[in-house]
Amino acid sequence: MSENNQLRDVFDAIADPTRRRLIRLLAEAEEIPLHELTAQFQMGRTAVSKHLTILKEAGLVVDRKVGRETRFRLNASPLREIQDWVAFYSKFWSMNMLRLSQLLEEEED
Amino acid sequence: MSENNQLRDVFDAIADPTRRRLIRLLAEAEEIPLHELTAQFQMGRTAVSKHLTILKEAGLVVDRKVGRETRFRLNASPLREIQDWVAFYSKFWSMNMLRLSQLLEEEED
DNA sequence: ATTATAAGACACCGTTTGGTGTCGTGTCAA
DNA sequence: TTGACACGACACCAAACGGTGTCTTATAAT
Repeated sequence: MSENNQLRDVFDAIADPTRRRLIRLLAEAEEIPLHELTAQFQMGRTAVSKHLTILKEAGLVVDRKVGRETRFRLNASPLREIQDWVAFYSKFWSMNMLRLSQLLEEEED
Repeated sequence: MSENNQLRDVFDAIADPTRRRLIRLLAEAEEIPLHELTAQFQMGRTAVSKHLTILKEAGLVVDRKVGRETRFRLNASPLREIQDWVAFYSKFWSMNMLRLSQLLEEEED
């Protein structure tokens, strides 16, 4: 089922702000060609292309050639790993909240 | 309230596997001194200490000197940012494409 | 008092990262 | 058919990263 062809750690892929912005842009449209994505950044086409390659290696992006342009599409599902990971720790801050409210209640007495 | 003294991007801090393992170790115990953490890894003390510094810069870890040892404690709350971020994209895999396009149309308003 | 332990501070080093510029090629338009 | 455009594939570079080793100091143990 879920292909584990990830050459690149998803945590690593989303670490860079530029790549997170790329993910966001691709979330807002179906399919965007490289030159159009590049227009959203100050850096050159080569740099953006490299970032997209990294996202592709993490399975977060799929590309497809149409005429002379390469169009990119988002595949969010690898982000599940992030969600699972962070979900485990969510109890640690909700627990703190619980303890805090308990402490506050105790001090009320 | 929540101090925004983060010198370091949380996404960056959790990108490294060693640092994620440190977070895990600290989640399983209240407080662990550096030398004890170091014993869990193959790398030297200096390297582990550097990773802990990065976690500290991201607000994910708090340290405290007790005698000659430095003990570390987890502060999971900055991970909320990760959870919020990934929660936005969860709709992209939890829905089929038809409903996704509906959602996107709704969000246009 | 002496010795062993814990850790900070620092210099150092190879590799990776994130950017650049350029060249060559396929594709669309005039 | 000529030119502009989109892109891949390099080569290149400075800075950051992830590790090392060494020196020093504070603390604990014998």
